[in-house]
Amino acid sequence: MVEASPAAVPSARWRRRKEDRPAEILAAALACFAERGYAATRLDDVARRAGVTKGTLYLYFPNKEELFKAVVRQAIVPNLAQGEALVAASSEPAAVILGRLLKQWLAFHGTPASAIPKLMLAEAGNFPDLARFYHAEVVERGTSLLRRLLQRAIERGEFRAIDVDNAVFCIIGPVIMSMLWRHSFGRHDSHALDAEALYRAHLDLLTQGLLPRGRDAAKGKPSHE
Amino acid sequence: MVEASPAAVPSARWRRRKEDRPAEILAAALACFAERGYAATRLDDVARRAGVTKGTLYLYFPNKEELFKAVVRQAIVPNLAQGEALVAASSEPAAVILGRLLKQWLAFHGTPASAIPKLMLAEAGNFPDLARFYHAEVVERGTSLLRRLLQRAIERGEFRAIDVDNAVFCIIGPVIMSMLWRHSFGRHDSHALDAEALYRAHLDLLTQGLLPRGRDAAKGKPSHE
Amino acid sequence: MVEASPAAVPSARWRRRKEDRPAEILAAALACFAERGYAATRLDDVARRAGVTKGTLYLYFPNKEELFKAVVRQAIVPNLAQGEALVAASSEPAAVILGRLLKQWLAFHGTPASAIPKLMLAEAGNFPDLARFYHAEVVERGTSLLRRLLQRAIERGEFRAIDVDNAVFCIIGPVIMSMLWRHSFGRHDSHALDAEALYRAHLDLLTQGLLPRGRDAAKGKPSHE
Amino acid sequence: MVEASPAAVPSARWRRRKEDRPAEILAAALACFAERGYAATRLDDVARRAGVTKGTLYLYFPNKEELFKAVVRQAIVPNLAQGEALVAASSEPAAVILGRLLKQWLAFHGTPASAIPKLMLAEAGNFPDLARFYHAEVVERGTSLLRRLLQRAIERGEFRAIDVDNAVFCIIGPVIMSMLWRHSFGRHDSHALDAEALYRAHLDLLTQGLLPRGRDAAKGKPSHE
DNA sequence: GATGAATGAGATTTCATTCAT
DNA sequence: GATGAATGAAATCTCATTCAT
Repeated sequence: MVEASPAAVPSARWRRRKEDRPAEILAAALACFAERGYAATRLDDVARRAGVTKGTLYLYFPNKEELFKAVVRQAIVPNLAQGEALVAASSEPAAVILGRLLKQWLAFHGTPASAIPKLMLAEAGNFPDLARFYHAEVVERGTSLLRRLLQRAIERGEFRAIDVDNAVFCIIGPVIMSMLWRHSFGRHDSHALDAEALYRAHLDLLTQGLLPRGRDAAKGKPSHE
Repeated sequence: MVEASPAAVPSARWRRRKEDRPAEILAAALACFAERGYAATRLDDVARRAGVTKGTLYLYFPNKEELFKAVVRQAIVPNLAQGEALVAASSEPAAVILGRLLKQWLAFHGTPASAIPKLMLAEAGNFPDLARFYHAEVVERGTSLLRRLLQRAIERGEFRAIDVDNAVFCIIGPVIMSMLWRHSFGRHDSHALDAEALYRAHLDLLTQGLLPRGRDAAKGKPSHE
Repeated sequence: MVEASPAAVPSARWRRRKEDRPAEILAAALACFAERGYAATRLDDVARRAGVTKGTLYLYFPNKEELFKAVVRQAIVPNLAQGEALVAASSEPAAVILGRLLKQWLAFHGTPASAIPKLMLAEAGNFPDLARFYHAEVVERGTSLLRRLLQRAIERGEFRAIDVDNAVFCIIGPVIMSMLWRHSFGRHDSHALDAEALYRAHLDLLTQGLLPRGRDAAKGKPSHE
Repeated sequence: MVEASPAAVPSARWRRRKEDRPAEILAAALACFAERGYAATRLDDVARRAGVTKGTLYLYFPNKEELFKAVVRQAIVPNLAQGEALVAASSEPAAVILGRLLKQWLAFHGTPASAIPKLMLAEAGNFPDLARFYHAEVVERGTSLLRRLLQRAIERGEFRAIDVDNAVFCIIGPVIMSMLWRHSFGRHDSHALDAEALYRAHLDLLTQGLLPRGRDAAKGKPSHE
């Protein structure tokens, strides 16, 4: 961790640039919050992980609560746009688009930000305004994205007429669950979950489940991966 | 220092109820933990809610951690046996049994214990042994229950041959999610979720999704509720 | 703890007689205080050891402090009279009487009351009035007893003219020390001290040390055990 | 809540003195423990005496127990080396060396560390490992020092053949006692003890007591002080 | 900008004491 | 007389936050 070379050229890679600090702190904080939860992580831990001291945190964030909010906000912003673009742009069959969405979510799995859902579920009650923000910016955007997709598919006759509002949660449910799992039971022992296989099974069930009655699932089945 | 009232008030605070206390405390603790999470709930709050003082808690539980564990353990035990009995005893079509299971889960929704999943997900990392217990007694039992059901249905030709292990999570996913929702976003504003409608949509999708290829969903559809 | 035999004859040995209670409690308290010190012993422990409940203690002693004082007072009273009688009554040589006193102290060693010196030394500062009592009733009586013995022996020419006031502490010092040792280091491992051998060596040194100059120690040496 | 004084007071409370703090805290703690005993001293008192707040104590010591252990350890380390050097280096008569040792102990009397024996006796039972440490580093070193001295003197014919192991305690006994006295009865009223006179009387008795039979004490008497 | 010693409010935990039964 | 559940004050310990350097 400590660069001990005597005449070390402060290579650009190792020079601490102040413009990186906030991001480094946010990354460290996210990791800590993900591991222990909001209340149980100490700012000392965050600081140590970020390679700074506790006092430094206060140069960039006014207090622990705001740091937490910043962590949540910053971790989610970029990820939804992709999905929205996908749905808006593509003229492919809905089942294919669904498969692509699941692939995006699978990619999200490996990133640190995948801990955000767990954090939000745990802390929504303690941070109402953050919960409102998250609901508006993530939940609402994410679900409406799916609603649009389903609606369009029903209108086009690709999917049968189902309860769109609730079907959305049936689609998201297993996805969220696999993320939560990863950051809870999945950490211990070897209870790990094979998210890819899960998503494949999920898509398989959904594809046939959403199909118009009388049509065979095989027809509309996307040849994904 | 001493209350010198001549006609001694038969103060209600001195009611002795050793048998009821543990249950009262557990209920209060569950409510508090559900609201704020483990770390953020103060034992003062639990005590006040249980109608006792802080010291009394320590007559029944050695410390906060053990109180939390007791809350989790006690909230779980009874609920799984029902489902197991249902699957073991019934010779009805699997889709019908699935419907019954969802109804059981729906009933569980309204109980305070429905907060346990949220608590466990949030605290699994901080209480590894509790996580192991929960995984063995709840997760493993619950999933194997569903695995058995699916396996049997496949063998009987009621369901098509799917990836049983992962399908289980596709079935549970939306159920867990609705419970988590209830104790997070569902509390604020009017983001409440209609669990019954969600379960109906879920069953609808599943029923057709699991159906053997070529058969029409309408045939096997249970006329539940 | 509960006598469950249906037609049990409450044998006199097991019948709790209220007149024994205070003594039983004092014995239990002494044992506890000796083990852990005043502040660190819980009344719960005392009660358990006495075979009663905490509440019962308060029927006999108004509070912890008074219990402690009672323990000290009661443990002491009887033991000094013997020594005083010995010195007053005996016309034997002083060295012989000194030997007899040491034998008495040796006997005291095995009794629970031998813990009192440790307790008093540790708590004198916290219980000034108890310290005054102890000083008057034990220290003062004990030292004056020895002072009289030495004074008389000097007058009779048995001992040389020494600083009587301080010599008394030289005599008591090793005795006290052996008692303290027993209740501190002597408890652990096998650091135990052979008090009898110590007293023999002490008497040996004293006997010659106190002898008038020019006389040989062997002459006055008592043939004690 | 916030000190709004316009011209900021360079408040003295914010003096940073990392190097001095541990010693200051140890000194304060020793004084408190000496006065009230381990259990009865509150960390608040220690902090106030050290001129810091409670929290600061925890920057330097992990908890009360470790603070206590540090107090004991640090207070004794330096003092024994002197005595060992004295015995090892000097070729003077043993009686003279004994006199010098007593003088060293007399000097120790006035230091705060003279309270340590009382603390150890009182708390040996509650801190077994500390007791072991103290026994090894102080008691054992101290007694073996005296054993060596006596043994040598006997071999040289300066002292008669006595029970060395126990004689050591006869020498130490009054010394320890005077220290204990100082921190117990010696504090109250005017029960103070003149340690110097006590040590003189002790040396007087010992010198003659240890003398070979038949020799006159006057010959070997050191002309100390 | 960065540090880290120091603070102090607040949390958990203990236990002498009370009092209805 | 005896009990033991309950209390509540006080202790230990933690940690977000401050601020002189």
